[in-house]
Amino acid sequence: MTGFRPTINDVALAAGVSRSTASRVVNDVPGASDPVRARVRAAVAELGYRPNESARALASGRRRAVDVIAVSSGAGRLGTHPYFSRVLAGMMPVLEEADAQLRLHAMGSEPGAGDIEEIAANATLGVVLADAGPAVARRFHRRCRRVVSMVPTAASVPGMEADNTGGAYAAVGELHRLGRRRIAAVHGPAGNPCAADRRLGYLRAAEDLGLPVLDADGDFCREGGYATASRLLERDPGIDAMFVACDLMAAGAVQAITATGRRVPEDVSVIGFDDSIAAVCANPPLTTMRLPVEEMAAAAIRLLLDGSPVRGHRQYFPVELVTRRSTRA
Amino acid sequence: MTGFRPTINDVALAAGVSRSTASRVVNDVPGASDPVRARVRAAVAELGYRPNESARALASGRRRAVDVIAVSSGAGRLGTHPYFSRVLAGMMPVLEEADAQLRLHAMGSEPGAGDIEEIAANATLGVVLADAGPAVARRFHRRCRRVVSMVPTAASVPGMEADNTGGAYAAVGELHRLGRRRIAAVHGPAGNPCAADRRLGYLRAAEDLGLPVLDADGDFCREGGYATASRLLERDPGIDAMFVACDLMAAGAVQAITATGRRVPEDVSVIGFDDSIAAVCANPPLTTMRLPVEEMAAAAIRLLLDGSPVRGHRQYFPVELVTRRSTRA
DNA sequence: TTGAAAGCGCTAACAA
DNA sequence: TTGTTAGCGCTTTCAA
Repeated sequence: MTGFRPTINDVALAAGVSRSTASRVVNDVPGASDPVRARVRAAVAELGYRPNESARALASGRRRAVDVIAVSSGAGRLGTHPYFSRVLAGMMPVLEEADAQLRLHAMGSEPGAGDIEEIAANATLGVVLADAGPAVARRFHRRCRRVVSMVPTAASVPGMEADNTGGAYAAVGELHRLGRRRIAAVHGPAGNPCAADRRLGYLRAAEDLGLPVLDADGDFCREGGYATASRLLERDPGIDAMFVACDLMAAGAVQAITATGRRVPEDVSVIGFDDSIAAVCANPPLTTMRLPVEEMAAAAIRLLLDGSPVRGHRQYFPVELVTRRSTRA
Repeated sequence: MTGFRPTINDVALAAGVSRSTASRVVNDVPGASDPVRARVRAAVAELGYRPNESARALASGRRRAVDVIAVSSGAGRLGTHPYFSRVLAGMMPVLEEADAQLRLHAMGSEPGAGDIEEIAANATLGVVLADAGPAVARRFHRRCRRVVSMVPTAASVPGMEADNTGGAYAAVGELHRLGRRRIAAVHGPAGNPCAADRRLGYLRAAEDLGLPVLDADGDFCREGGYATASRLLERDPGIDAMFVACDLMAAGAVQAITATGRRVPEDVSVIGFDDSIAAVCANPPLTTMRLPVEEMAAAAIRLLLDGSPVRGHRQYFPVELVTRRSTRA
C-alpha cells in the first residue's frame, strides 16, 4: 500500500465509467456529461490520482513542457544574470513536482515571427514570457492561449504583477525621509514594462514631494548603470541620492559614484531594486526594494499547470524595502 | 520524410535482429554478440536513431534523470549563488538535448546516510556532485557507479578538474609582478577540495617568491570574505594585496578593505576566483581567475550520458586571468 | 455522451 | 545469444 500509485483505470473503475471517459474528464476535453464529470473528479480526488507524464507523452506524441522565453538578453548571459537565475530557481521545484519539462528559449528583443510561430505551435503546457514587451507578448498570446508573463505587459496577456510603481514610490520616499532632496533616477530601458512602472513611481513621488526630476534611461545591466549614473552626475553634480531601477545597474551606479570621488551613502545615497545577489556584492551593499521573483516564477508555472489562464488575469506581489549600507549614513 | 523519427523497430529491421536485441545493444546491457552489436550500432548511426525517452520511462518505470547534489549550501541560496546558477545554466542545454531531466537536491555539508542511499537507489543516468567533500563523494560512489564530481575529490570518483592550484599560483604571481610583497589569502572552507587546491597554489607561490604567508580560512560566502579579510587586516595592517579564493568572498573582502579606509587597488590589490557576476558587481570590479564553470557542468553531464564514467577519470580545464580594476593601480 | 479497441515506443520476463 | 510476448499508462480514433 505504500508506493501504490493509482492509474486512470483505477479512477475509471471507482467512478464506474470507461477509461476513455475518465481520460476526457481529466484532460478537460468535451465529451462527458456533467454528472459523469463530477463522479470522475471525485474519484480522482479520492484516490489522489496523478497522471503518468511518460505515458501521456507517449500516447499523445508530445511532452508536457513549459516554454520559457527570455527576451532581451543574450544567450550567454542567462547563466549569470541574477534575475533569470532566480526565475529558474523558482520554477524548477514546481515543474519537478508536476513532472513537466522546462524549455528555455533565449531571444533578442525583436524575436522573429518565425520563432514565435514555432514555439507557440509546439507549446504544450504553455509559455512563460520572462521579460517581453507588449508587442511580443501580444503576438504570443494571439497564437497560443496559454501564455503568462512574468511582468505586467499587454492588458490582455495574463501576468504576474509586482508593485513596481509602489516600490519605486517608496524608495524615493525613503530617500526623502533621510533628508535627500536632489534624488536622481536611473530607469530601465525605454520599452520595458517594469521599467515604465518604476519610472512612474519615481515621477509621482518627485511630484508629491516637490522634488526636481533628474533622470535618464539605462539598460538593466551593470554597464548601463555605470554609464547613466556618470552622465547624471555630470549633468547635475548636486545629486545627493539615486534611485536605480535594478540592482545590477545600481552596482554599476555605485561604482560610477565612487569613481567621481563621492562617497556612498555620505554624499550620495543609493537604493536599488530586486534584492538580487548584485545588491550584496556591491560596495557598499545596497539598500534595495525586494522583488519576490522566485514566488512570482512559481506562481506563473502553477497558473499554466492549472489550465488556460483567463484573459487579462493578474496576480499581485508586494515589494519590500531591504535596508543595507548604501543608505545608512 | 521531414519529421520522420526512426524507432527501435526500424533499427532492428535494418540490422536484421529482433527489437529486444536492438534494445540490449542500445542500452549496453549484456546479451548480444559482438558482431550483432556492431551491426546494430551501425544501423543506429545510419538512421540517426535516438530513443524516445517517454517510451523508455513508461516501459522501464523510471525516468531518465540526472541528480544534481548541491552540498554545503542552504536550499534558499541555490537560486542566487552565482556558482550554482552557472552550473545549472551549463547543464540545461545538454540535458534538454538528451531529453533528460534534472533533479536538484540541496543538502547540508553532512548529508544523512539515508539521503545518499535514497538518491543513489533512484538514480538513473547518474549523480553530479556539485561541491562535495571526499567523504560524501566516496559514499555516493560506493552505492552508485554513475557519479561525477564538479570538483576534484576522492581519487576514485570521476571528476572535472580545473587548474585551481595553477590559477591560485598565477594570481599570486600577478600580484607579485605588480610589486606587491605582503600578499594575504582568504581561503575557502577547510574541508573543501577546491579550496585546498587554491590554498596549495598560494602557499607554493609564496614559497617560490619568498613571500610571507598571511592567510586564513573563509567560507565561500560574502559574509565570510568580509569577516576574514577584516581579521587579516587587523592582524597585519601592512598587507598590500589579497588573493581571495572566490569572487563572492572577494566582493566581501573589498567591502572590508574599503571599510578600513584603505583603497582598492591603490593600497590593497585584490584578485578573486571564478569570474562570476559577483566580480563585476564588486566595487571596484574584480580582477579574477576565470573558471569555465558552464563548460565543466556540460562536460559532467555528457560523461554521464555516455555511460558509466571510469573510476578515477579526470577531465581538465584551464583557469585564466581576467583583469579588472581591483589590480590596475 | 459513452465505451471498445488499437496502439504510442520501449523494456523485460520468458522461451528457445 | 537470440527472439517472442506482454505489457507500462495513457490518448484517440471509431462505433455504438
